[in-house]
This record gives sequence, structure tokens and C-alpha cells, in this order.
Amino acid sequence: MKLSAATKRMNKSDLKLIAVLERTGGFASAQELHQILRREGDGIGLTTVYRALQSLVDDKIVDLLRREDGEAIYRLCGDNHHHHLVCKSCGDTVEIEGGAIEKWAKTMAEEFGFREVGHTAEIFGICSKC
Amino acid sequence: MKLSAATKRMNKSDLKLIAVLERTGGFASAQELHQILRREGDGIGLTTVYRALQSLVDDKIVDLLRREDGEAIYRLCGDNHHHHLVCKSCGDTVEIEGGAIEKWAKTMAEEFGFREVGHTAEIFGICSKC
DNA sequence: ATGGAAATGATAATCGTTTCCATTTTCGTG
DNA sequence: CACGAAAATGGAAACGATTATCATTTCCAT
Ligand SMILES: [Mn+2]
Ligand SMILES: [Mn+2]
Ligand SMILES: [Zn+2]
Ligand SMILES: [Zn+2]
Repeated sequence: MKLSAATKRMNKSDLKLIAVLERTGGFASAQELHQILRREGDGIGLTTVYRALQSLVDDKIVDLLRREDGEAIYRLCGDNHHHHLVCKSCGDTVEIEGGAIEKWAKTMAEEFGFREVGHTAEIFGICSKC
Repeated sequence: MKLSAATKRMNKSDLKLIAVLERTGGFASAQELHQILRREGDGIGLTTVYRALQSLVDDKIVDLLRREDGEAIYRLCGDNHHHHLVCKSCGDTVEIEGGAIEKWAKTMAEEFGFREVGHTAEIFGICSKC
């Protein structure tokens, strides 16, 4: 891969954040990531967490999305792009494929001449258990 | 149409906000809408603007989405269900069909036994003008 | 007119995020 | 190893959007 290029400007904090994001897997806010690190005994400051995440986003190593309330959430952007099916009642989440969405987003964007296109797509409902 | 049902719980402030949103056309933040009203001599309070917008969103009369920085922006929504293609740079928005999405959401939800299903899907990029 | 409910808006409180700034770490060079 | 510059760090204050409070005003049905 081409991590080498990015690795150049990687500092200790960046690596810590990548590690946590790998471990947790899904989305997490800056504050949540900070708490996790703190809980594990790392004295990293909230400011540094924000800085590291910002730099990782700039280097396109991390994806930045928004929760419904506008809070920023981050995830490692890897080859495993996927979407979510979330239960409104119990919060359970299923990761699902979005092949149809990818095609749709690309098609629509092309049709209207948009570049550097991204998308969000989530499905929510009540799961079978609830 | 069935505005009658919604009209019941419409108060003076709701109507003011609808009027402004009609006039301005596109998306605007609560603060921007407040400023516009103030500039026009209306002494409406910021709190009331937020309240009215929230109630309009609840009644599905107004669409709520987020700018890149997480700030909430509002817009009158047309009569049919649709999605958005938003320019990250200038904020221009195109309403688009989501037929593929509707099918995808329904299929996925069925597959995992979810009920009362809804979904969100937005595409964002840089428009041809920017 | 009158009493209660709904609406209003100024102010304070929240909360995520950014800015400041003083201190500490890192690192190349002599 | 010693030294100084540059990068990194983190606590505290500043910020900006949004929400919660609460006293006051406007509506309305009786
Ligand atoms: Mn996707
Ligand atoms: Mn749709
Ligand atoms: Zn559930
Ligand atoms: Zn644009």
C-alpha cells in the first residue's frame, strides 16, 4: 500500500488514534476516542486527539461523517466501505452492503457534473427482537 | 394536499419561517433565517426561530440537513420524497430521485427482519460551477 | 371580562470544537 | 553529551450553534 507516504508525517498521537480506531472498528466521536484512550491509562489531551484526527482526515486515512445531531464521527477509511441498518429502539446495528448506493451516487453525481463525490446512506427501523 | 392536518398546529412563527424559506428558496441556517427576519423589521427571537423550525421539521414540512461543519440548514421540502446532491463548496443543492435507494432500503430491511423502516441518503461533492 | 393554555423572547446554560500559549519532546549538529 | 530550533502537547479560555429556563405576553373558549 502507500501508507509510506502518509507515514512520513505520522506522529505518536496519530498512531495512537489509528490504533484505537482499528480496535473499535466502527464510528466514534473525538470525545469518545479520547475517553477510551484515557480509560486505558493514556494521558493524551483532548486537543491532541482533535489535532490528530484532523490530520488523519486531511491525509485521507480517516473518514469524517456527522451524526444526526451534527457531532463529528470518525472511522478508518479502508476497503471496507459499508452502510448501516440501525434499530431505532435498541440501537443494534447491522453492517450492510451498499452496492446499489455506490452506483446510484456515482450516476447522479455524473449526471449533474459533480466531482469529488461522497455519500451517506443509513437505514433505520425496528429490529425483529424489538 | 394534506396541509390541513399540519396547518392545525401552525402558529404565527411557523408561518413566518415558511414565508422566509419560500422567499429565499434554498437552504439556510436558523441564524441566517433569524437575521433575515430581523433585517425586515420583525423582532422575532432566535429561540422562536429554532422552535418553529424544529416543529416544521417534525411535521415534515421542512427538510433538515447539515453543512460540512455540522451546522443545521433548513429548506422547504417539496411534496414528494427525494434526496439531495449538495455542493460542499457553494452549498448549491439539487433534488434527486432515489428509486434505487428506496428499493435497496426495503430489500435490506426485509432481509434482516426490520419493520417501520426509514432511511437517509445524501450525496455531496463539488459542483461544476466550483 | 376572565382564567388557563400556548407562545414568546431574553438570558443563561450546554456542548462540541477551536484557539492560545506556556511547557515539554524530539532531533540534527557540533 | 550538549545545545538550540522546530514540532508536539495539553490545559485553559474562547467560540459558536443549539437548548433549557423562566418570567411575561398573547390567545381563546367559556
Ligand atoms: Mn456507500
Ligand atoms: Mn428516499
Ligand atoms: Zn432493536
Ligand atoms: Zn458549488
